[in-house]
Amino acid sequence: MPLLESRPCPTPQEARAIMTVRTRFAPSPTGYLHVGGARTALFSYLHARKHGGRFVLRIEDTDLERSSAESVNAILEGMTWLGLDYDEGPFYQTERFERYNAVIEDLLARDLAYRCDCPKVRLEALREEQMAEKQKPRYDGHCRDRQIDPASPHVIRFRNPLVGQVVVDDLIRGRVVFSNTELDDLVIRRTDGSPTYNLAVVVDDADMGITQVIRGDDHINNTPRQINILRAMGVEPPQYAHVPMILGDDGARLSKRHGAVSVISYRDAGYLPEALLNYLVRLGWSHGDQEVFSLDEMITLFDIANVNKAASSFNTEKLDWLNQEYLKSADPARVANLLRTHLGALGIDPTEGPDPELVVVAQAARAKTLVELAEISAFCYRDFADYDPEAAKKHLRPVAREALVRLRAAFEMMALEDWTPEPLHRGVERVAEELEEKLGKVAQPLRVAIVGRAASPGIDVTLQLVGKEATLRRIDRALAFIANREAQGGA
RNA sequence: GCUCCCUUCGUCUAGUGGUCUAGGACACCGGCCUCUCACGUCGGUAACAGGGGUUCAAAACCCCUAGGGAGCGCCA
Repeated sequence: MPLLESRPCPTPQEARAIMTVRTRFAPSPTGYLHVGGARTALFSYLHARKHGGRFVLRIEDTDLERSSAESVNAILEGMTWLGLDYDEGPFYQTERFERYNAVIEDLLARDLAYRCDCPKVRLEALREEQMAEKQKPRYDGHCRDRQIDPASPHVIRFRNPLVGQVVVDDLIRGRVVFSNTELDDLVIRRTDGSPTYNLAVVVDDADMGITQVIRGDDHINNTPRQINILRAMGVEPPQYAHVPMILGDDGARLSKRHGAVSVISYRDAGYLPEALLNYLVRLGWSHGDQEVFSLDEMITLFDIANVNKAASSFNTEKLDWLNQEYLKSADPARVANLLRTHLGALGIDPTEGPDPELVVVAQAARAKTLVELAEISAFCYRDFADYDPEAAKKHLRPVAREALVRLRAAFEMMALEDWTPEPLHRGVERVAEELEEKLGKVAQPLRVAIVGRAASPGIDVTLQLVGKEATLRRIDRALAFIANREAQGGA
């Protein structure tokens, strides 16, 4: 494909295609999709969706050493889980080497690039020398006018302009100006013939008609180089938006030691994708005082120009809060399905107890994650191992015996079809009245007896979830515990 | 070292020269609700990095300082 071919005027259809917004997410498959990348992807996605444009996924795998198929899968899995569906791709750069080489050859033919065979030692010495003189290390253009035998090993460097400046009107940062004297002649093709990142990105962004390049701000310093290459290719540069990075809770760069960084680890930890998305969109962006956004709201309200310039710290507490909000408001049937998986992870068979949907309705407001939801709901499906020591000490005392005995008798007489909150509540209430005690004096020992802890949903719902059989069994166990304690001389 | 960038409560943020004795959210603390724990609800603590300008007026504009970050690869 020739680069500078004069074309006839675009048809209306083509013109529309040119005008339409096209964004991309271009991860390199050298690891998992982490939250920083996910947010960048989200911003790109939102920008495209908001403008009725197209969202392209491109895999930047030119580094054959570090790229892996597992990473590609992990990234795709993360994207799918978050629901960030792309319209085109994934495109793989390794499949486009021919195209990159065509561009490089063209640049070479027009003397906008040149061969360089500077040995590593020379480059290293140069670098040291420049550092010693307190200068920015950069290539000195030694091979600019040398004629290097194409047959001998060499790299190809881009002939960067020596004068002038490059102006980037960044959608987020505003105008940033770079002087060409700060830039050097970067390598665009390695000795092994493979193209480097800066070349591949530029060719792809141009070929794929990307209109807004939304990426991490660690790329801002690459932008002037890329614009220069684009201009050499005769292509009008796209708009750029450099989003700030995400830091860990402690303000340091996000890394493994901060715990979960991969998107998938959040899924496994029991977060809902919409909660993570909502959390991420509010990191560096806001719309007045609004905290909760549905995906549709994000699409209509998001504006890349409103993204903050400063880096922000990831705060798990706030994510937890949002996740709980979504756990409470999501369709219980859907949450129940997810809960089944997490119960399974605890070795629990969800069919051996109440319908998980009932559990979700009863417990959602008590859990921050699905993992926590499963943990605090395990008592519905299997007998707990031990009583919480504090709870047992406080509530499973001889004074509670009479209440438990009466409750047991009342429950035993109840028909299975009456084992629902209303009758159960009346039953507990009646025992309290008989003993002339407050409800708490009766409900708390009962709760500890059947849950093992002093915290659970309302006692009636708790009884319903535990079921008649297990309730009677656990009351017996509590009575035995009390008797044993008494025998030991405990009060 | 050089280049570029950033700086409002602990954290995420609102704020686009007067409506700011700086608003919201998370977290934290306290009250209420209540059979427990949550939820909910009401209230509270808490910030314009520092210094100079510009202006009648500055969190907002300019400069300097400090602190922080990114980049400076035949990595992306």
